[in-house]
Amino acid sequence: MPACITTPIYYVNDRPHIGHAYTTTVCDVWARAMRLRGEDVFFLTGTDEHGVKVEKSAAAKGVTPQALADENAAEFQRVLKVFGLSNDDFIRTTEPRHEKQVQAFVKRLLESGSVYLGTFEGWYDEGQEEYYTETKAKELDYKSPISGRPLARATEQNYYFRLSAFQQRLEQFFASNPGFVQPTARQNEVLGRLREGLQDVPITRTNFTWGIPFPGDEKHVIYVWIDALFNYVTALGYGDRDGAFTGDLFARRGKYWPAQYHVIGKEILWFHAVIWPALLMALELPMPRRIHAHSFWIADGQKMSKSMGNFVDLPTIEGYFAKYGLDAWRWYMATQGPLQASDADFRAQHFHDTYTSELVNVVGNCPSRVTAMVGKYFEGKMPADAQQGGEWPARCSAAADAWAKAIDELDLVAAAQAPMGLLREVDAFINRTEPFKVAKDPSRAAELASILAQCAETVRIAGVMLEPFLPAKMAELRTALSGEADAALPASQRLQWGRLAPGTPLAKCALFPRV
RNA sequence: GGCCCCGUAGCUCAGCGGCCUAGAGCAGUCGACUCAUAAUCGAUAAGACCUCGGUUCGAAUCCGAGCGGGGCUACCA
Repeated sequence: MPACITTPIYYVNDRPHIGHAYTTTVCDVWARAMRLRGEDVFFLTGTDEHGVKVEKSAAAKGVTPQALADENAAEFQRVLKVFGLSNDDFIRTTEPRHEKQVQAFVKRLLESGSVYLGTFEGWYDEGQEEYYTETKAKELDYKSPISGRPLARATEQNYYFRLSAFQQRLEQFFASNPGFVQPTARQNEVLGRLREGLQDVPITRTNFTWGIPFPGDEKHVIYVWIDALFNYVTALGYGDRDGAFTGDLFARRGKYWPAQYHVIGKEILWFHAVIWPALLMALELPMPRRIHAHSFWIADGQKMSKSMGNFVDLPTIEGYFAKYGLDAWRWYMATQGPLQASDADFRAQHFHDTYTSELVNVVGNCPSRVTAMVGKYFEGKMPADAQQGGEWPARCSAAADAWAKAIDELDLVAAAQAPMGLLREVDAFINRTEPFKVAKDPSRAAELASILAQCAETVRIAGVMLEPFLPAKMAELRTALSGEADAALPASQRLQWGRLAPGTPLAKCALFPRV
């Protein structure tokens, strides 16, 4: 079955930082694992480019909003390349393909009665051209925080999405799809808020122009969040269906919806878990399968903030690349990150300890000692195993099952654990069977061959499972094991016992240098 | 104000439809070994399971209150 995974689209008013890197890396590991399994995967990311903030930043810089968006979108795309991320498309909300489809969706919502023209009333800051909520206005003592002038009571005509009409259907949907929102703590938040009742939400703005024009009433632009959410289906051509467009994109990509996973940060949960499903219901499109809302990285025990100076920004990240390598960064993101309900602490010492104890001492050292012995005792050629693997084929197959199951659940920690466990078992096996002693007794040559063949084959299989996490380093390992051609084969074949034929050249390798 | 989550070894966390004489990884200590990137393997030490009270034959696990941390959301117009 075709599978689709998405990151949120990143707001171009921001600079790439650890948050973007994390979400995208999580998706990348999953996408690579699924492709390795031979699944037909579509991995989508992109940029969110409209809205008043972009308009203002552009004005401040004296450029057009489009020019600013172009510049920053290019930066995000550059960063994806630097990170070696394997997304299949990069959608920008200012692209015609997106804008046209969003208009088609909104038109359909209007025609079906899910969108109506209503009046919005609130406290308006004329200098800032912004509305404040009642609470916020009161906090500000009804004065502009910038100019100090009193806020005005203003009204505005806006188009509203009839979110309140979907209360029951959403409740039913959540009831019949337990686990739709993950982790559970996040789902509870959504359910709690849902219980309080839903109000209709304005989906257009008239106080600025940098957005997609509302079809048929062009002094309104579509609110940036509504615009942005639709990227998940416009990238697949779903708006084409309304007839005015060619269905070419849809013909190629329509199969990828519904998305298996929308991976997001917890701050944008409400839009994804409630508003987005309601929009899809209104349009009679299928629901995504799962929303996974991860938590945040903090740094050295503190919330990251620019003023604290503990923000893990791009230059900081690139410093880690330089010192430990890209794969080590991916490993830390994927295995130590805040994928579940609690925040994760980013600490240089912890990064270093993880690198050493897991990558250097296990993933690097285990293949190193195995290939070294094959080099020393068998002239670098895979020995023949008269025992057909002994207990190892069963162990490997159990690990492969655990790995696949973990990938299905987006449990990256468990998915990494499976091959790591195998390597640790190989280490223990070597200490127990002492091939380096067996090698001293010529009459035990067959035994030695079996031990090392079993180790080498297990290392190869563990390496396959580690590829989604450590693509570059595992490619190195593959090369050392003369398995370059394997890269194209699906995991079902590559995880089978016995692909390393006797006589295959195995080169000594040292994958992760001690730092 | 309402709702929700968390508080377990030095660190990060698992266990939480009661029996745990409380576990894992990392860090520590001791030992083994030498094929390997001073790596690996084994053993070992370490905890009022936040506090108090309750239920129970029995509670880290259930209930109540409190303290501490976090989240969502509202409001005293």
